[in-house]
Amino acid sequence: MTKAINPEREARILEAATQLFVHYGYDKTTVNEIAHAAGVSKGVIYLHFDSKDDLFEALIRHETNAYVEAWMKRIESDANGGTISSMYRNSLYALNENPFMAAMFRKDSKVLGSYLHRMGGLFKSEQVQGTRMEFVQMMQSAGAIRSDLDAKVIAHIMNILAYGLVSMQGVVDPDCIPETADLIEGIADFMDRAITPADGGNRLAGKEILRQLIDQSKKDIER
Amino acid sequence: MTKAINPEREARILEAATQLFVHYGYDKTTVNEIAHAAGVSKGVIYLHFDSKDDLFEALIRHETNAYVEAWMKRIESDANGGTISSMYRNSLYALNENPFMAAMFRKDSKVLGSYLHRMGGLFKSEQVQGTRMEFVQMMQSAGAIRSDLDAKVIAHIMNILAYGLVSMQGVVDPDCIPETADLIEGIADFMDRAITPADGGNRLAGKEILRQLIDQSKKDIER
DNA sequence: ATTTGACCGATATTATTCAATTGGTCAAAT
DNA sequence: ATTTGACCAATTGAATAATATCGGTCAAAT
Repeated sequence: MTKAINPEREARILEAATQLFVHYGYDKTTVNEIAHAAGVSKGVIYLHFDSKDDLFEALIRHETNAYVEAWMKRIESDANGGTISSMYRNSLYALNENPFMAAMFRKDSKVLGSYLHRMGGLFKSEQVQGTRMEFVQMMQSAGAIRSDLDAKVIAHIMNILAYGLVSMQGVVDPDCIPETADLIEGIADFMDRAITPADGGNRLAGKEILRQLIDQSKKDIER
Repeated sequence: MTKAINPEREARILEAATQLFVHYGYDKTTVNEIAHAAGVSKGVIYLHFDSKDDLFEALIRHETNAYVEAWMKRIESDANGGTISSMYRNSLYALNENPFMAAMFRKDSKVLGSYLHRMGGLFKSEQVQGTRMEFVQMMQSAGAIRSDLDAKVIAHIMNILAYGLVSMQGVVDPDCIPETADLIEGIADFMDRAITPADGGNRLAGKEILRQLIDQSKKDIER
């Protein structure tokens, strides 16, 4: 659906929906509640979206975009921008600060509800982590990651650590979990030590590649 | 319960129970089925265990013991035994090869079923990962882990990686997951690069500390 | 002495019904 | 032209009852 009417209101709806979905989950959030929270009536929702599912998918696109944007912003304003460890660290901060994306990554059935099972449209589980391997490979050829490592393994370890970041509550004793910032910095430090080439890596190339991938990702989201 | 009668049969029962629990889960496995699979009648089960729960807890002790034993065995017969990366790597192999322990670590509700919610006895979520932080601290003071790192963070990263090892199926696209051995070696390599002191660390001390902790752990399990 | 499995009560499952809720529409109000 | 909310069909889920299953026991069999 591409109703270009009243984008400000559409944003308000998406914002309201995000919060409700994250808090109550897809199933337990009604279209009425979303409308009410956004300060409009139910009918208006259907002026913007074909169905609840359609709204949800718009929301996925919206949040994915916001996540990528936040990530990029962090990188741009990061002193040591180009290193993989900085890129990765910033992706973790961005992921951690976006509860909806975190839920998506976690495949949290509490939040995603019945949508998780149907899963027609997007959500081939690739939205957040899929391109990671290409990314690693590109970074390797650019000399930003040691090339003697298996790209598949590195990418997967990155996935595991990101997954762990947003999934360990409820798995281990809460006071075994460090302060979020400490953890992210620790993880980034690990990455740095483990995968940065001896010569320190090519920062500019790294940053440029990331920008490309993000632009690519944005286009993927549009359509 | 400490019926010392017929330990061979008890082992058979535990073995049968393990397989059934792992495959069908706690709730969907009946005492009858366990008895049948172990080649005894239901009554015999209650000669060895007070209740289904009691059997399950015996099983937790049994498997925890088996896991620790397997871990130790691997370490003993490991060329470069004392390094933390080797210890950690071997713990991952041991965890990965013990489906029940993996399920415990994962807090897999499919396997643990209703027991997970009641959770009276053991299972303060500490069985597999709890002591990890002490372990890291001891290793640090023994000079086997860089002491400028936050023990809590290291321990938690270790937990995340172990958790990821046994939890990523169903979260990411299956063919994003590397061969198990490749992954474990990759993780161990990460650990090695990130936390081994510049001087290579004190191997003998490390090995000794581990032995102590394992003995301790064994005693904890007994009672 | 040891083992068995029919038996029992409690719990869980299934079937069925029926009222309430929800996603989605659209005639009326603004 | 835009927005609303009463309205509808479909789905959900609460309530109930009927049924089956299962954990646990123990008198009888071995």
